Amino acid sequence: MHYWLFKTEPDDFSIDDLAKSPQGVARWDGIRNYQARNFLRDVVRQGDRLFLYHSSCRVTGVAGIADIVTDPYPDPAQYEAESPYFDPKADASHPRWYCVDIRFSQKCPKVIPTKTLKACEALADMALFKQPRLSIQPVTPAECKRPVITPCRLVASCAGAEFQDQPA
DNA sequence: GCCAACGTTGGC
DNA sequence: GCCAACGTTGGC
Repeated sequence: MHYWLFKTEPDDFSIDDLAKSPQGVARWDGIRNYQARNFLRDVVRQGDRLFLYHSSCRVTGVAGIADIVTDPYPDPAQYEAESPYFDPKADASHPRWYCVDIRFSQKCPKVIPTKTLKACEALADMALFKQPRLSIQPVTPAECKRPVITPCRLVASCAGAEFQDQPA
């Protein structure tokens, strides 16, 4: 089981949008970066979990966690001519882009700000800081255990609030 | 909204 | 296969 960090622009799709989706499940599509695609296609699997990161907004940072509920499958949008994610070079027999379905798990009482993550020395090597443009990136087990982002008793730094992980 | 950093494209 | 031009990301 792996942990990931998925980035999203909340004006476009936020943790609340995920929570409001039917059964809390939404397709994570539109990934059009090869390194992110490779993680998605080759490493991400059903049962993995992710931190949802809000980018390009007033308070950037980790907004909640979600579960990967499918294995990767070809992103249908690459074949849809009217979609912004249409890729004329994608071939049905050799899909270029992949997606997964994710399910809402928990929302942080307050977004854990980027600067809080940055202030944690043990998180200094996170891909988030080393490769700021990577929209799907692994989070190591050691990073997951840091109090600021630990998924099971999120989030000491969020206004002192924390909450228990839901059993699967 | 700016702009630096980075990823992609395409001519050679 | 290089690399300049271009497009996009994302913090500020």
